[in-house]
Amino acid sequence: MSIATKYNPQETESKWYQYWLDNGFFKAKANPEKKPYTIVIPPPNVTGVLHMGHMLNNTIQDVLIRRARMKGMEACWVPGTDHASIATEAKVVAMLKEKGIDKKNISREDFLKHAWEWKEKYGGIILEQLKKLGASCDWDRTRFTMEEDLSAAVIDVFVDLFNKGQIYRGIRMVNWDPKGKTALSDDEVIFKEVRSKLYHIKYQIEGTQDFLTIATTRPETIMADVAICINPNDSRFTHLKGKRAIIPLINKSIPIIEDDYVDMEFGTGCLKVTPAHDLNDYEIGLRHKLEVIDILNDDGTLNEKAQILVGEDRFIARKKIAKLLAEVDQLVKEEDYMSNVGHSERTDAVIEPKLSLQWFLKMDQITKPALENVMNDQIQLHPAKFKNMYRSWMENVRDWCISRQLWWGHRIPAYYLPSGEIVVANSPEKALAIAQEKYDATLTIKDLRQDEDVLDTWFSSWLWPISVFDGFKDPENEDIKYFYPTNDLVTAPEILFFWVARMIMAGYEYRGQMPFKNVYLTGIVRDKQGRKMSKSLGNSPDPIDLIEQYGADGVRTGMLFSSPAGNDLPFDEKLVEQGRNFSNKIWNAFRLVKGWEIDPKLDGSHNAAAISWFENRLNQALSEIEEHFDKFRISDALMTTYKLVWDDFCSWYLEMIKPAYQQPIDQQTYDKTIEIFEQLLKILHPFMPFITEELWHQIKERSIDQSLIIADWPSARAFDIADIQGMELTFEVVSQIRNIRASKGISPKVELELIIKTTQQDKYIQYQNIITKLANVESISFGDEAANSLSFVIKGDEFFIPVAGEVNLEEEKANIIAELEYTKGFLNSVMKKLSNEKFVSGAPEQVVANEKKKQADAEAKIKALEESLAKLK
RNA sequence: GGGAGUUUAGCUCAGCUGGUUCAGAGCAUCUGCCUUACAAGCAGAGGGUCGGGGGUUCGAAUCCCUCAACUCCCA
Repeated sequence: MSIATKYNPQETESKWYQYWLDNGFFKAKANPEKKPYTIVIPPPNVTGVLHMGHMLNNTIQDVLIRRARMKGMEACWVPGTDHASIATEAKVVAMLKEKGIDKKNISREDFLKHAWEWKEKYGGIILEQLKKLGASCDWDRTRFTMEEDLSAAVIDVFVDLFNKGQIYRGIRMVNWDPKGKTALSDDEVIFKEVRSKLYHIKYQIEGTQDFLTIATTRPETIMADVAICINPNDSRFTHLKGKRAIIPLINKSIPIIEDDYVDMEFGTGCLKVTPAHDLNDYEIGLRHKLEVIDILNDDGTLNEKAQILVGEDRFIARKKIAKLLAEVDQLVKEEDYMSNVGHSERTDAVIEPKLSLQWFLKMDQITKPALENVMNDQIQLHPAKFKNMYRSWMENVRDWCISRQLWWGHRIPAYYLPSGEIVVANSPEKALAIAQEKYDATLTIKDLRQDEDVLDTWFSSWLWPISVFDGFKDPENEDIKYFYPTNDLVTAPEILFFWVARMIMAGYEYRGQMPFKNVYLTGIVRDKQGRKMSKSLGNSPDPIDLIEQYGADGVRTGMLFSSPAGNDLPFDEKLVEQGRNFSNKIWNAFRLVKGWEIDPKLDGSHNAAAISWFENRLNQALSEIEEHFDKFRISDALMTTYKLVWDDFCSWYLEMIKPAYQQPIDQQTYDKTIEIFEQLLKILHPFMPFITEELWHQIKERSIDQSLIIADWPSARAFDIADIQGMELTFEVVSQIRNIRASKGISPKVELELIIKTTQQDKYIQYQNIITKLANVESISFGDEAANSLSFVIKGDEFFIPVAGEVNLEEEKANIIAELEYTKGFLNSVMKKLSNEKFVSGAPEQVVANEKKKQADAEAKIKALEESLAKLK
């Protein structure tokens, strides 16, 4: 035989991927004859390389899309990438720095030139890597969020929402990254436990020689204080009410106010209020109409409003202030303190709460259909437990800060006039026209100054399901009408709000329709210690190495083995090893079948029971698989397939029909087996596309349009449950005999004799070929007993195996007695229920009937066991 | 501080509206096998008082209360 004993994935994978590409099997086009099935990829960052999260996510998408394709739908999986403002800008800045170029010293245009070069060079890496995984995306449709058409869509949407009054400019407290000099969204801030100090500082009470003491972690901001706040219920401080305090060092008088925000337990009970530098203080400031004094520059240094230490960095200033306070005897003490401090995800700088002028999108209206249609299951989240989280976020959402102080991204189409007026339009020319008409006819294009900021990356990716089909450029085009709304979205729960919810908003706002029907939320791939896999931790295997080592099919199945929707996947290389082993198992099953010689003269009727059983079993499994897929239980669908192939097909079916060594097989059984194999390859294909396509073509030569990737998905037919149960009884007999061999040390090569005592001989006669073959039994006969034999009982039937040597009577007796005791105990518990009046009258009929059946079975078994025991005496 | 979720064999998870053989699967473990498809394998076995406590019920892993641990979201 020429087929290798071990499956070698490398050889076949590139071959079949190229074949699929060459023949255009991944391509989709609007086809009214077929139902569309669409997935848009969650566009990976151009900065990234493939990581385990992508592997999981895209494997699931590919499984879904391949199955849909086989089901005869027009399967369209749109790939693409995301420009990722912050991450990419950080990469480009770092790259320039290495070349000795400082971003500050080059123009916006030059910077963007570098950024585009960088994107062209690295931006497509992930998509190329996905091909190794077998991803069947329609590559001709690859989009990028900053390409011309998609950018135009972003700008048009901004202009539209501005004109609708949904976008405004306002002062807000934002997360400011003084190192990156940009505002960050909340999700870009990482909180870390940091050891800091709580400084207790004395403020003189105006007009007295008394002092009050406040506790703060940020003494460098005292110059921005505008009030001291106490809790109105705090009896310790009633004497302070209505008085004023004096800020140390700068001797400024500020009011003492009351607000029950102040926690009486924390610190000293007196709170310094610094609206410009703390979110809670800002809100107190709003309530009490306090002034806002911002003493920090964008880079985190103190400005002239601080009056002292101007130009010093905030952290140096902190130490210096403490020293100055100590010198004037107004520093009471320094206390060690653990606090949760926000850090920039990208630059790791400590986040500065900062008031700044930003662009916002109002959330009160646009969220309404997005919330409603998830709550009423028009759009379904899988698993549904995420609905709660989704709702609480949507009900408490704040206006969306959409401006970012960066260059890489979609520049905000707002233009400032010398007079300070703002005009929003999708081009400078249009802006000028509006400005001339509205404000001053003499304005020229040079008088317009475009906003320096770009839009939040999510402000482009929220349009993704529409813009990839050019739904903004040409809202009535064939593709958008056919492929939208898309079917399934596969993504991580982390971005349920930032991305998924916003796509839903955009979907209803711009198409009046949901963007997708189902959202499948995957878990996070973690390492064995439960840590998220990340490049910086170095705890992630390289996916491409894994594919080379275990094969793409092995990796795909490995990823899916333990990843129920919404659950994190604790990754273990054992999983992909299991996947590889599965590939190998399939490969070897094929080697067996392909190696058989066929003798047309042979009669195959003895295999009829095996074939009919497997066909029933296959349809039973298939209906379970369909159900799992319908409920998005992908790993259960895989596990059912796995057991069908490995246990039922390889371990049972093939062993049943396998001819003796070097003996030929009959035509009929061979043909049926090939047919079954083909069915199995179809079911396996979405999970393991490469090996299945390979074997599909090894079974026989096939034309391009007979390829497995586009073969018909088998439909589950009705199955005969009695046939399946009959075979299960047979398996039980076989297992019992094997068990006896194992426990008595009888070699599988020794042929045994089997005597069955039963009132229903048919149950065994129809399967006797199978029993003799699988348990290596020489003959089966029916009778009452056999001398010097080992025995076992199934239901009420007794089985005897005569043995050559002396049977250890005591041991046999002990075994039977143990089983007898156990069964009696069981019967007892059943009888307890049945003799309970309330149970018999209260429980449903079927439940009672079941208990009665249990009783009958147990009684039959006890009887049989007692008889066996009697014979041993 | 507020809210949500999780807690079932060594590990990862099933177990729908309480009741089909005293709780299932995969992996791992143990025992015996290199039996010509496969040692990346075959055959067999062991392993859980369903987080603790209380309650409702004829009956609870499944419903209620309470406590504990872990995770996540929001502040």
